[in-house]
Amino acid sequence: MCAALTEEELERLRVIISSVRFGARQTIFQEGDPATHLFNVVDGAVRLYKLLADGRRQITGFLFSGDFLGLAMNDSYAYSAEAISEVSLCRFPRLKLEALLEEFPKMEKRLLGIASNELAAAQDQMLLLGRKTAREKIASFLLLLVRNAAHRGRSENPLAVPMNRTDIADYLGLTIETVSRTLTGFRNAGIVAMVENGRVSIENREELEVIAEGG
Amino acid sequence: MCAALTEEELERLRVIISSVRFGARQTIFQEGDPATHLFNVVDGAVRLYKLLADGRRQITGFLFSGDFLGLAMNDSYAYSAEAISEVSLCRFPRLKLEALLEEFPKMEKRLLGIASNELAAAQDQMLLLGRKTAREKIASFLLLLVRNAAHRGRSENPLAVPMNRTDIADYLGLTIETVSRTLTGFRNAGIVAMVENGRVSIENREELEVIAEGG
DNA sequence: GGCCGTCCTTGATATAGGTCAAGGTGGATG
DNA sequence: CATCCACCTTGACCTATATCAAGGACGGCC
Repeated sequence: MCAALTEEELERLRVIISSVRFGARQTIFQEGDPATHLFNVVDGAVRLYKLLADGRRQITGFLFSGDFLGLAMNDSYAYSAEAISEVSLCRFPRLKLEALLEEFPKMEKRLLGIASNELAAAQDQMLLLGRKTAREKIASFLLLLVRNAAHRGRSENPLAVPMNRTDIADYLGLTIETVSRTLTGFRNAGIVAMVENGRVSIENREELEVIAEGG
Repeated sequence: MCAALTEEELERLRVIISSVRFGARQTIFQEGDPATHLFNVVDGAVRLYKLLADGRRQITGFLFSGDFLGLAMNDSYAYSAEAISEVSLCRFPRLKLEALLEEFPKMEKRLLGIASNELAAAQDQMLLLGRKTAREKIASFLLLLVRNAAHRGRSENPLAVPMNRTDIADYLGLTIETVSRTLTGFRNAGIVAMVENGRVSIENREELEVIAEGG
């Protein structure tokens, strides 16, 4: 039920956990809201994003089952979170969790490890956003999804791509037209094939790796 | 001596701390090196960066006195760290620190807070890199330095800008020419004035704030 | 089964910012 | 005090990607 937790953790946390669901496009929380809860994604996909005043959007990450949500907070959330598909989450009140952590240091170590991983991922993404070309960005993105699928034991090929072009564009700092053209380019070069609705077949992973690193 | 630590923390850590210095341009550690130490910046400025195979560089952050260095690690560092100016650091062996944390949970909470702040900063930077124009990036950068200076009680105006144009460009995902032209634009508009070698006078902070948010 | 709305693709054109090139500036050094 | 070097500025031009525009594909719904 609460994907990323061990039995022992579940045991301790059960008293404060509740389970919540959101339909596609529903907001889980918004940037600036008081940070009352932490979440763990049980099923579905979530996008995290920040907005500029005129509506420009940067997606800072996608979350899937097992991922943690709500670490980058002080008193208020640093970004907004929205369900991409139907999502179920388990939810811990932040204050109660903090109280539990007092007597349960293992969990704290765990959170620190998660934060450390997220920080490393954020730095990769900065490199991508600041210095990679559109081709390199798209190749890197596909490989990220592949590694993610492998990591959580889902099919790597064909690969599930649950987000739409607008989401991909806003994640990579591109426009939907550039995403579309670049994918068409990869298709024409035999690097990927569009299977159907949200599924991509990786035809030449080595080439993708080369492109992603600036080859 | 070890800037960001409380008396109590110092007390506990003293046994494992050592003090190290690096001259300008010296490498503190490189991406991929085994992550043996954590650091705390005592004095000077540090740049963190990642490289692509062909030499393109993304600076992921600048550190000043009081800042922590080495959180985004698993077994190896996720980025390289280099001294900008002469730098002194205090250094903890990672394994020994982890052992101490077992019996010193307050410190762990502290690290989690730091990681959480860094994560929030990383997300701001992603928004900047992915969606802001050159003008917005430079304005945001200057304001970041101003807030930083205020936070650590240094002069906000004139503002110290210890990094060169290449560093600024690689931090903002621009070229040095664009950085230079944009600053010239701000100078001509009376928004900033160049005082001298690494010092900028902020003449119109409100305007900078407007530009930074897309005005 | 036809209509509608959402999402995606493709083409033509525009432009922000990159690239290439040529000085300028100022502090360090012999 | 002249030279040098690292760093910065400015100009001319170029290009990757954005923008604007027009359809196409596909699933949901009546």
